[in-house]
Amino acid sequence: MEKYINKIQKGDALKKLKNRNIFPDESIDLIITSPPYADKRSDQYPTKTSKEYVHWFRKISKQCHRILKPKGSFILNIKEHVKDYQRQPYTYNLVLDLIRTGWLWREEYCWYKKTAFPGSWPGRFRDTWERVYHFSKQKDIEFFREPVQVPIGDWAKKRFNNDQVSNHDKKRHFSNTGSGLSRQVDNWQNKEYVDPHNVLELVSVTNNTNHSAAFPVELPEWFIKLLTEENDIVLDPFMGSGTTAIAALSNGRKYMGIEIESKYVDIAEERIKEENKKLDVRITDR
Amino acid sequence: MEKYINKIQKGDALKKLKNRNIFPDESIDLIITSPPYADKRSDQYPTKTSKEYVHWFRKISKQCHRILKPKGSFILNIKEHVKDYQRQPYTYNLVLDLIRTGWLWREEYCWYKKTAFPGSWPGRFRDTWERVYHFSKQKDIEFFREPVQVPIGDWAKKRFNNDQVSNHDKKRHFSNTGSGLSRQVDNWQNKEYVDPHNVLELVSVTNNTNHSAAFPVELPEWFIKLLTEENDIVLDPFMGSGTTAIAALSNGRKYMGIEIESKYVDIAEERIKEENKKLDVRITDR
DNA sequence: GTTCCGCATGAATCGATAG
DNA sequence: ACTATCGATTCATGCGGAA
Repeated sequence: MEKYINKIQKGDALKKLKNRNIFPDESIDLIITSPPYADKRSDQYPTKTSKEYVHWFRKISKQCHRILKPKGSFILNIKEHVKDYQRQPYTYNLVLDLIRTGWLWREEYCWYKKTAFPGSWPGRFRDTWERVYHFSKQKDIEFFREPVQVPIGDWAKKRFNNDQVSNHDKKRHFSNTGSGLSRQVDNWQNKEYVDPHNVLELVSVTNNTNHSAAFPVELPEWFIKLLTEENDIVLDPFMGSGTTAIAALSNGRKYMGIEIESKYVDIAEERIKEENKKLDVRITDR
Repeated sequence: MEKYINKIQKGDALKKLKNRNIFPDESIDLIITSPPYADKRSDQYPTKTSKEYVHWFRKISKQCHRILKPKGSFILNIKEHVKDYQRQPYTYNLVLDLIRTGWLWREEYCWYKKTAFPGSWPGRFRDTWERVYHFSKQKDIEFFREPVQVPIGDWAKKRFNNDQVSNHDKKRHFSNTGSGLSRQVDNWQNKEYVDPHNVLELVSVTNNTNHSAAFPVELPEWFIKLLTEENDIVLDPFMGSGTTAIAALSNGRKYMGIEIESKYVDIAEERIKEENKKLDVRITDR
């Protein structure tokens, strides 16, 4: 395995994933990928039709399950397209199939793509969000909330000005919905950072990678920080232009990648070279 | 039918929906509802388990299909819960079943609820979005984009951090997509209003409805503006505290509603009375 | 008016313990 | 082994009265 770390395998994802020399059982900490969508971009990528999609992906996901560490996570970014006025429900079938084959469906994040521009379609508006699924093999997983925490809102400074907390806020208050949920506001008086939530608004920088399905580096970065530690191994079986690798490297993680199109392998390796240069500079500076 | 318009039927949703005196075929312009979620609020509502849910709802949705006008729409707000670390996929089964029984799945809006109740759970963050599905009977539907359009200024401010992204970058972004949108950039700068997108950020939180699951009036309002004209009939078969009725009335539409709990019927009728008072005042003022 | 400040409120889950 | 109950966890927003 060692000699495949921090390298891109050029070839078919399923074939490579099945190779136990490259990917031994329970060897990967995090798998994060945005697979080629069904019926989309067939000019640039070998894709499957909606019907074939679930069946094809099951084989991929079974290998992912095999090579993932017990406490590891599988992050899947996907969005179904609209055809003939209808959303194609293969993403739903896909998720149900993943559950059926043993994955735990932990969460569906909404990736809110704020930089998407308006457009006009009959009977529908611009699609500005994508699904990012979080699956795992077992209940107990690696999960590090601190690195993804965000500054507490401005409301807190007003409310806790001069360290004065009203008596009201010191009391425990219960919701009247009968849920039992309660809150005690002074609990988070001295907090600077708080947990995020499951709608991801990333300040997306335009990617000039020429890869049509590239997500911004902030997306894999967020999950890498949340779900791995330094030197952990992050795999993207549909590497494309290498965004996942960039995110892993710049955060001190190792990457493994598979990509079938030479064009994208070349782009990815160029980007990785650039990233390593930057990292070298940073190390030399210290 | 006439005598049931602008009234709430107290009783079981399915029984009332089956009544052809109340609901003749193809008589409703828009159905918008948030049914009781599975396994939730069982102290306040008779609920279904995840397993029963799809089967139970199919009967409801078949009647909805019968009574909806051909160009009408069906808006469904729902979100599955998490149990034992796993999202319960009954919502997915529900959507697939609706498709199987003849509905066209047109869109899934993301309702981004910034004021969701706080909490901390192992391996997950707080859930701040819900699904809002748009179904229809046929491809050609009533769809009025103008009433929900937003000022371009707001849009640009919201979607872009103008300090960080130059006009040049915006244009480059368009060119990269290769979708022919770049020509329209300059047009947008001059246009006053643009289409919204499929992530709904609503401002209001307040609802003194004493209903544990009320959505803000802005939610039904948005879809009523988008999918109906004045004097059209809007139905909510799970009316709760009457938010859909308020939204219909204040926009010059008619409502029909069903609610099984007397407690909520009373609250809804009180709110509707208040709303009608307000509307009277407004008419007198003219 | 306008700003400021207090405060209500919103579809939750999990582990532990008890029955 | 199964179910029921209980305690613990924690933000952000708009409204309305006060200054």
